[in-house]
Amino acid sequence: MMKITFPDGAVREYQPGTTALDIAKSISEGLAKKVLAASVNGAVWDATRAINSDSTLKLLTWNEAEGKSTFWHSSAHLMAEAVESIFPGVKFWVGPATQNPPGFYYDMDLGDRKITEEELVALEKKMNELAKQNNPYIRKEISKTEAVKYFFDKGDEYKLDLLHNLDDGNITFYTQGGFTDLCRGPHIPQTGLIKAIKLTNIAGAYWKGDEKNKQLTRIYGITFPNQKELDEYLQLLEEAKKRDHRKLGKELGIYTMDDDVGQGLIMWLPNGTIVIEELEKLAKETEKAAGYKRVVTPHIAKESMYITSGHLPYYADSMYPPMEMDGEKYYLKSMNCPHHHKIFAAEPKSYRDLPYRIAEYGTVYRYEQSGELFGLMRVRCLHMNDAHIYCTREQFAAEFRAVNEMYQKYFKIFGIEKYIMRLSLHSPDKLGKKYVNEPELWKETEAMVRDVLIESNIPFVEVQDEAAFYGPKIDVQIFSVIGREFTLATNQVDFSQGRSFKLQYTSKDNIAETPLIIHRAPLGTHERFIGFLLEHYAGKLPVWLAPLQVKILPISDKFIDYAQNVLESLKKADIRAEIDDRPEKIGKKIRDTELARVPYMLVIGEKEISENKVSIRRQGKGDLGAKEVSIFINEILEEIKTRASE
RNA sequence: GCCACUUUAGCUCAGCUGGUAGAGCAACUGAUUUGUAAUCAGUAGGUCGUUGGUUCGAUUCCGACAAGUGGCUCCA
Repeated sequence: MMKITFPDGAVREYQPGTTALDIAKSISEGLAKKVLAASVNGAVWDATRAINSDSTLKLLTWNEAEGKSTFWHSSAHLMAEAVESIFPGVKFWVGPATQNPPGFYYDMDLGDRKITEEELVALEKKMNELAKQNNPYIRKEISKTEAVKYFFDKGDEYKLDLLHNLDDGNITFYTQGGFTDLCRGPHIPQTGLIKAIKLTNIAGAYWKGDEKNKQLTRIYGITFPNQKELDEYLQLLEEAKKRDHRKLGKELGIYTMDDDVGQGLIMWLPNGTIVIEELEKLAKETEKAAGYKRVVTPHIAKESMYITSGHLPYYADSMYPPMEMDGEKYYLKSMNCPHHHKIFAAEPKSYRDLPYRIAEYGTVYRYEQSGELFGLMRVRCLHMNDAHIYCTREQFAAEFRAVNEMYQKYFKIFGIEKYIMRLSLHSPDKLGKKYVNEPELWKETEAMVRDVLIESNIPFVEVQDEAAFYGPKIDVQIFSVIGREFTLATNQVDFSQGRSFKLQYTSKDNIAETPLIIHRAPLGTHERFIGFLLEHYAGKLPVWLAPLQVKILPISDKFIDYAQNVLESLKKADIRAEIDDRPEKIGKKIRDTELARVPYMLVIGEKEISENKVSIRRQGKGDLGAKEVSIFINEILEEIKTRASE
């Protein structure tokens, strides 16, 4: 007999060769129906695979992440089976489960054929038929020779490519119904568990993610163990669409774009400009307190500067092409750093001047690929919350830490809790191509940054090949409502440009030294940050950011004179307010103001005038009762001053 | 940049297989003077993204271009 240990510590004995599914059945039939896979000694296995020796066992169901991913991976196989029946001769690449967005995809080469929307529906139908057949997923260990023969005969060069990198003795096939795939598994017991299927979209995807390779057809889908969950998921997507910053940006009059102006070029409407000004006010206050000085620099510079900076060798693809004038080439700046370096260099510096911190809401232009542009989140003209800190090696850790603390402070104000701190490292094989060729300095600075993060107790993940060309960085990754990941803020080390620009300071020992440089943008860019905030707050901006803070709603136009007095008082207190003087009923005025997401409504009628008060209504919360105007003003001013979130 | 889809009034969307367009909301005008999420009536508003082609005739069919959307690659 073998001993099986369960997560709660319980131990039971079974005959060797028993499967996880059998074990589940021995506990309860209901449980067995829900088992999708099993974690055996920490490895995820087929629930139908025999266990032969003492093991720890965790049964995986839809409630576990591994259960879901197994379910979706098996769904990808089911889709492949359906595709093969409709498009004979199709060649498959890989079909994994995905987390973000949830579901799965399968990459395939359809030759000259294209899948239409109707065919996608037909595929879905076919998948449902195949699921109802309730075919088991059968695992088979197979020799490399046999596997190669199978896919050679099938003419699938993609699977042969996969096999090429696999060792003999470590190769498994899975078969369900009429479809066999090279796959390490695991899979769910049988197709009948897949009860609700939705194929979401068709996309192109480069083979192995390399744009030089052929583009394969990728079909995305999602499946559930019951129809209800699928319906709920689709409902959730609909809700997310309502919070999309592109929709809210239009509804709230934040920004606009125009064909004649150009792709990815944002024009901020008056409401959006108020948000920008409030954010800049916050940044300027914070940076002033942290010892930054403000500077202003032009939007263009000559070619020679961008040769010095390394932008042209490393970053030219992202820059607008140059303009010629008087025989000189000028570039629109894609970063503010070179201009700031010139400011550092404008006057001789000594160690006493360091750390030297200069900040600018700099406007930069980046020639992003047209297919990548995305609302406010990915644009071609950006306003960066930029600053550069020039410091000694000894000062570095404290300065870097101070920048991180600035992030935390901002994130607290905005209530930003869902993000990933990412330590972005270089990739050694791309030295001299994507990254400046200084292997030792890369290692040294990467270690410095990692140490600061560890000392500051900031949880982070490390990612290769995401650094800036001049040094490693910390990125703050957030997710848009539709699930796309973006870098919101960044804190970067630069050991390279100081030398390229021959930046120097005189040390205590009267030696010319090169400073280290920190590039930082805790509020990212106006474009992305405001895009993020719109989604984060679902359009209900806190009072301090709201373009219109108070709407005064007279019950009828008999009360407009009193409303005017209230408006005057609010304006004197520098509160953004308007009167709704349309000849509409109060219900209509409230509805429109609620939909416009104005934080406060002041209702004024006979009663308020006789008591010399205003009735306060908070957006989304309803009637808060009547107060004197001066009391309301004091309260809202406090809310604005503290930048309260609610 | 690549693959796929989309583009009709300010907004959200109808418009079957070709015969020059409709609705709701918004706007404007008038009536209503209203108590916490939509008062009523009327008016105006579109060379159906742009541009070629097929056709007696194109919003509708085909092509090119542009922009947008979902991905891929790339990035704040």
